[in-house]
Amino acid sequence: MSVRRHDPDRKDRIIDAAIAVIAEHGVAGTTHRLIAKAADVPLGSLTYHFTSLEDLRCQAFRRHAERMSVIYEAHFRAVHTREALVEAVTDLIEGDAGADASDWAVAYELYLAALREPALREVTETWMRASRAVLERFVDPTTARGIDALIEGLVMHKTLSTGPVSRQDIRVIVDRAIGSS
Amino acid sequence: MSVRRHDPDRKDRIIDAAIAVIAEHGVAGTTHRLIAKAADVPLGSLTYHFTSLEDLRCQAFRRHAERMSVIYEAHFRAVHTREALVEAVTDLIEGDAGADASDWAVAYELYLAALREPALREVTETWMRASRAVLERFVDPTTARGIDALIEGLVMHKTLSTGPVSRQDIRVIVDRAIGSS
DNA sequence: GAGGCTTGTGTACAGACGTACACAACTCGC
DNA sequence: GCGAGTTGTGTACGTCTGTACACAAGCCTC
Repeated sequence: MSVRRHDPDRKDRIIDAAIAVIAEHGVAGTTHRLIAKAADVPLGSLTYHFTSLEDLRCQAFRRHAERMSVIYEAHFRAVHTREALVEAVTDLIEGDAGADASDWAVAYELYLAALREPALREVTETWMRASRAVLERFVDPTTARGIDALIEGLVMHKTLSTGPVSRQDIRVIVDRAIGSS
Repeated sequence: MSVRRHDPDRKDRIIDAAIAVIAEHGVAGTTHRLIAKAADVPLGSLTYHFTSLEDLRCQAFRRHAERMSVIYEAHFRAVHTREALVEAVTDLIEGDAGADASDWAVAYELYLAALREPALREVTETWMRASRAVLERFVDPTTARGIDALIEGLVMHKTLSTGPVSRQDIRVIVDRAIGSS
């Protein structure tokens, strides 16, 4: 039968599988069994490594948020001029920055879940603070808040809309939001 | 036992109850039984009026989107100056326009659900077109798109953040997004 | 009142869910 | 090699899910 496998980073793989399942099925469709199948791991392995499904979800969201922070950070590292900033934000919204539609979908799942699960508030709080901190290297805090909100709103629109916004339009909107910094 | 009640607008009440349940528990926690309890109708009544839970959810989202459209429309009706527009958008974000946090939560549930259920795309599409149409009475289409995205992003941040944005900050951000129209 | 016909509901069912736990598989000191 | 201790898993349990459907309740025509 199925032998017991030596598998040191199994816990990590389960968390990654959970992120993938959330991306594909949403929090509503995320179950122990689906995650176990995605990670190619027996069902009992999930309750062994995590105290509950909520616990696993929380760890998955935390890891995802950390990865998004790293992407943000890396994406803006080489930016030094206002012009480059406009371009970088535009790239981010267009999905050319290491975060694709599926990554954003998980982020939105996190936001919505955080509305109801207080334990997740800390995750969203940290992530939002981090993303704003990156932008505050270029603009004042209020503007950073505005750009951050704009990015999320535009990505949402872009993902949902059948007639997506053109790159040129995004650039115009972003340019205006950044103001005369 | 429980008598059969004459109840002409029961179907409407069920849809409203479904909206309330989605607001409180999210799509993930929305079940026939919860909705039935909220609407104070027997369980069988739901499968009688709706072919499936997905059907009911869809109708609930459609009604909610229509109500949001009406709110948008009414909220901007008296706006005639640029200054009034800034104030109106700011009010909307602050929740002083007939749409509270719970209404926005349902809207976000809709967006996320629409990512996976193609039947809901039509609802989001119509709703987004309507909200942009209202804004396009004051600004050009590209700017309208930007303001619309900004509203949604800022509301999300405002709802999640423990340290919310001040009204003055929102006004500054909105003012800039509107540009020199 | 008797019979059809529409309207509505209590209940039952099969399946999926989260979770607990007895026990199998491995490790290691001796 | 062998027992004690640790690590991991198959399976079973109770609960909750969406949905179907037999049948009760009301209505309408004669």
